[in-house]
Amino acid sequence: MAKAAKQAKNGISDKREAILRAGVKVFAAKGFFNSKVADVASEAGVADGTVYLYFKGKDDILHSIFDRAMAEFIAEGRRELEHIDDPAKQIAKIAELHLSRLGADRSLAVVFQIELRGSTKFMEAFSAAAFAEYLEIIRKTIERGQKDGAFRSDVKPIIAAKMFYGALDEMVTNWILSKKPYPLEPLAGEVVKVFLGGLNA
Amino acid sequence: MAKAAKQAKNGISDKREAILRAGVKVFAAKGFFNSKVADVASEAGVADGTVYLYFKGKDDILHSIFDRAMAEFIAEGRRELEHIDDPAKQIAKIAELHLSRLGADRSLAVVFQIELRGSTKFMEAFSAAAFAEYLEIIRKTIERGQKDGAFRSDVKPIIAAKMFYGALDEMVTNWILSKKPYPLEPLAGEVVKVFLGGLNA
DNA sequence: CTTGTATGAATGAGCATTCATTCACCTACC
DNA sequence: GGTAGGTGAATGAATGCTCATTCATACAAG
Repeated sequence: MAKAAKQAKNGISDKREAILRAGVKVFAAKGFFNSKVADVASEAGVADGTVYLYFKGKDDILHSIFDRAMAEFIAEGRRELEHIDDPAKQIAKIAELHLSRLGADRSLAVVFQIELRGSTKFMEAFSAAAFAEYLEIIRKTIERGQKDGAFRSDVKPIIAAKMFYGALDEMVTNWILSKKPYPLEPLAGEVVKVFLGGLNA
Repeated sequence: MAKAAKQAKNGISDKREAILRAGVKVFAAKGFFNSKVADVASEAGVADGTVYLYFKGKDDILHSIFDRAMAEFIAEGRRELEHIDDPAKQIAKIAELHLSRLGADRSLAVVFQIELRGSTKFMEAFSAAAFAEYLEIIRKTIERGQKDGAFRSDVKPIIAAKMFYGALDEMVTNWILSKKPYPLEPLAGEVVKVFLGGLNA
């Protein structure tokens, strides 16, 4: 079978996929800086050198993991959100998506919560734009709610957006670090309840 | 001058202090894994080998930075909190302390927000206990507020505590990554307002 | 002289990356 | 349909560099 035929059958590049998946698994388990390229290659079932046919180097693997996951995540978010009018329901949907997405793949969650933050360099270079986009979605939702009159207007939308993101983020981080496994997604309701309703009696 | 006399005069070990301070600065600037022990030594104005007279190794420097800062932070928190009765005011005080403490030392904040999380190993080994203690302070404050009737009781205190911590944490992380400098502490009021009052109109 | 401290050059382990070689498969020509 | 030559994906051993760590030596103080 010709290469083109093979790739058409197996999706775009078998090995690239395998390496990315292996990267998530290995980086999550040992930490990015403690992982050897050889570990990733072996986990992916390819030779060390093969990694360099698909990626510029170790950094590029992490970069690619982030890019792809984040693009998917944002696309899914936008898709789900456009059916919903009520800003409060949109906020609820964001929480559900955020927690169910990361709750479904612990290794990916570890890479996102822990490894991607392990270096200011990565934070600045890679996550900045995509992360800003995500925060922007939340901010606009809140702003819309304020114009509707559903949300109070004496709060800066960007601050509220960061708080909401931070709250969700902390749920995920705690979930990862917890010894005892528990489902993550169900926490969405509680988080939204407190965020919208406040803690005061 | 004898060691004892020297130390008595200069505080407990000149060099140990210098190395710790240099560690914060260097790790914050380049990231823990990209920092060389030689960088820290030179920043501290000591020879490479001297580092090993005061620390077991590179890891131990990071460990020590965390231990000391966290102990101080928690002690200050407890001290300030015991004068206050109203749980809502205690929540406000926690926010102020959290943001003013980290807002006052950008390098320390970077090490806390970014570097200490860069490895699950560090997260698990070092931060777990101290971090849990901090979260526990918040949780108990909320619980007390619920018993008082000041806070609603249909919310799990531990979830609310994590949300509050997450919100503060995100303020700090955003502040670090922001290109434009702005004061961090003033955000405390807004965060508390949303956390207690909720976003709903 | 002895003891405690500090030095920084030397060491060597660890690991990202390279590249000469292999080999599966394709195309062209008889 | 079979054979020769060509292609480039894949390999993994070898390379060479980067540091963390050590230790023989210098120095200071009493």
